Amino acid sequence: MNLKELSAILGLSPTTVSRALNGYPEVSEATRRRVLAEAKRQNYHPDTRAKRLATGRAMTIGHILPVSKEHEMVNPIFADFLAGAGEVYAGAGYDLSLAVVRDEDEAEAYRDLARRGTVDGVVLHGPKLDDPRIPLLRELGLPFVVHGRSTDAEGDYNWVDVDNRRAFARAARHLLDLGHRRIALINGLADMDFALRRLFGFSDALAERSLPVEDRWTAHGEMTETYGYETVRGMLEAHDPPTAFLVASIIPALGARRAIHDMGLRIGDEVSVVIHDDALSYFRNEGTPPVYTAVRSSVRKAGRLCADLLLQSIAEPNRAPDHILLEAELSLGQSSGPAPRLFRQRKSR
Amino acid sequence: MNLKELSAILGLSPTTVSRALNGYPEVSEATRRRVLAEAKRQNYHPDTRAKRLATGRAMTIGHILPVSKEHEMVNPIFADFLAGAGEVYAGAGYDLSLAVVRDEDEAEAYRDLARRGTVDGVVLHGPKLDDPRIPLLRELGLPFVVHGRSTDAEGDYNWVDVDNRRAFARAARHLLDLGHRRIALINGLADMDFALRRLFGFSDALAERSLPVEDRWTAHGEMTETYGYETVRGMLEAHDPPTAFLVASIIPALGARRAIHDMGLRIGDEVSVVIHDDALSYFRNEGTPPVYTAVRSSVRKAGRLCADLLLQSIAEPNRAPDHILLEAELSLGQSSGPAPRLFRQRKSR
DNA sequence: CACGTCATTCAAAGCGCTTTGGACGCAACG
DNA sequence: CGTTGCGTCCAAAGCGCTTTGAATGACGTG
Repeated sequence: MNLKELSAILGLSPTTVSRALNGYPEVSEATRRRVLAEAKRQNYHPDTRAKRLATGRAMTIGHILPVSKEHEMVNPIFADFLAGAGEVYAGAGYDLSLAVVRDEDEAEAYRDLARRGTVDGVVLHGPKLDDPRIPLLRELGLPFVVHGRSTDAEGDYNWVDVDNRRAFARAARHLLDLGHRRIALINGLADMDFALRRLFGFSDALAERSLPVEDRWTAHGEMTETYGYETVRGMLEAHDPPTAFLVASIIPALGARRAIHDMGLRIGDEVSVVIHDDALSYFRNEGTPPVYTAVRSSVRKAGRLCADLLLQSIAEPNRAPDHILLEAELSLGQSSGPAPRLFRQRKSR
Repeated sequence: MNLKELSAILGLSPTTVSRALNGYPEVSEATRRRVLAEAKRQNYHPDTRAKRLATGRAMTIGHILPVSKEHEMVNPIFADFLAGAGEVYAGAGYDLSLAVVRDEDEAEAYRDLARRGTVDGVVLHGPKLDDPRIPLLRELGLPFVVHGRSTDAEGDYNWVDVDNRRAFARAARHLLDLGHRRIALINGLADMDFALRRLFGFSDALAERSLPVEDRWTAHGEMTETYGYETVRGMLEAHDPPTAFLVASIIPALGARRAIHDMGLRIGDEVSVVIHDDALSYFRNEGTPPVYTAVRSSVRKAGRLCADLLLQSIAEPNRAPDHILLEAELSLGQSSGPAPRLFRQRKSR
């Protein structure tokens, strides 16, 4: 059943039927109703391919899932982000096209998307400092919104980001208020923009109390469970271990927990942990109080907001870039407590 | 730059240029070379939309990401699976279209995909017992491959699955060999096909030693960290706790670990844990020996195989359905050890 | 009553590609 | 020398939709 057949049945021209279905005003209400009724009866659904060619719009948003070369690592927050964005796309009649690409081929992948006209816009994930993808997308003329921001990237662009600096300052202050003075930051990869902002926030809070940021207590790495385990374990085994850890995601925090237990220490008592919680659906930080003290911001919500913003800027191409800055709230959980009174002694393995 | 312009530049008809570019034989080698060279020089790339309309093929594979209603839960293995499948699609010139859909709308989503012609085939995720989506897809005439299998679903269909029954029997035997007699199964949702097979495998191994499957030691649920924590904690608090846990995924196993520690018990010593490991990229079960004793099977590899199989069956529509059964290997880790000699006493909270 | 206006409808021309059904020239063949 | 066959190439007809420009008729107006 295609448009031609349907209009033949109705005794109307394809023009009128098309307009009736797409809500154009130059068709009488009576005819519109008749058309809609018949379309439903015939179970007519316009062919997407033809529609796309005729309108020149792909009605599709592109997401590029970069896979890091060394570890074949997939960003664990990706699925939840997509779940949020996907909801919005579905509601607006858009499809979501996902391209899995090796890190180093990412620029070419964007070029390809723009050229082939398969997408009307893209979401840029995991921005780095001065990210080259931003000028690239601008040059390609492809509407985009960045999940995160890119320090030093010139020019304005759409973004949705958490106030990471403020969140981490808040988290660090919480630990400082509890009396901790030896605080470690278990951060993400150093070239990620969010990691820098988190470091700044951490450092802001320490500076307020005139404390220095110690290199040995600042780790950067891909946020896996193993990374959390190894760095925390390493720090705890040193002769002057931290009493608190600020961990950039719940996943390395799980490794941190394992390390702390393996060292025979108790979380929230002998060692405090505060995390950034992306509210991943399979890692709800639940309980009363929640398992982890956390600065929380739902990545799924960020997905929804990114999608909204992108669809808007596709609808109005000349709109000025917009920004959404999300606040992360601190919620107290079981994993943080007062700094131990006595300077904790090193325990053996 | 489109085909018409390109052929004008070359002084050839669009027909010939199209054939030259698509490798048809009825064009001389000299012309083909000339066309290819000019296409590259002009940076010509055919418009995907037009190509799709003209060929009637979408050159796209659909994946439906169902979001469970109650917990807004996204399957954590999804991202890694897509990373594997996506690699294959990219290599074959296919796009990947992802639809985020509420559980209850899934059937309609498949209908929609088939009707609108946006995809050439789909991958079916998370099959349940006698899954209605299988006859539906068959009726829609949409090529598909199932990641997993569906017990009782009539008729043959493409699938890629792990031998869950064998894997769980093997895992349970390992625990039995270590002397455990009180073994709990922390399984996935009861209506998932894989969960049933795992239960069968578990039960096979117990039956070999004439042990019954105890209901109180068999849990079914959505595989979150919290689920692992709560069920394991509940079982450990009972008056006759299990000495070993067989956990269906690394994620509830993290909760299990937390519960065991909260009870003041040591993993691999006082309590053994064996997991099914999907080899998620952000949860590498690493170390020497690895953290968890596990039956392992890479979900990413499954993604690649599903994609391969699907592309094959799209290429040859009349091919008989094919099946790939993956073996999960047991790898010994730190989390399992001999059953405690003395019947362990209950410890207080 | 002639005319402009408006609402409603339609024919036809795209969108950029593929593919069918020749056309043309040349070599080989009887 | 006419025919056949082959290698190359092309014109034109789609694919199923949207959209431009025009036609038609009804209506109100001077």
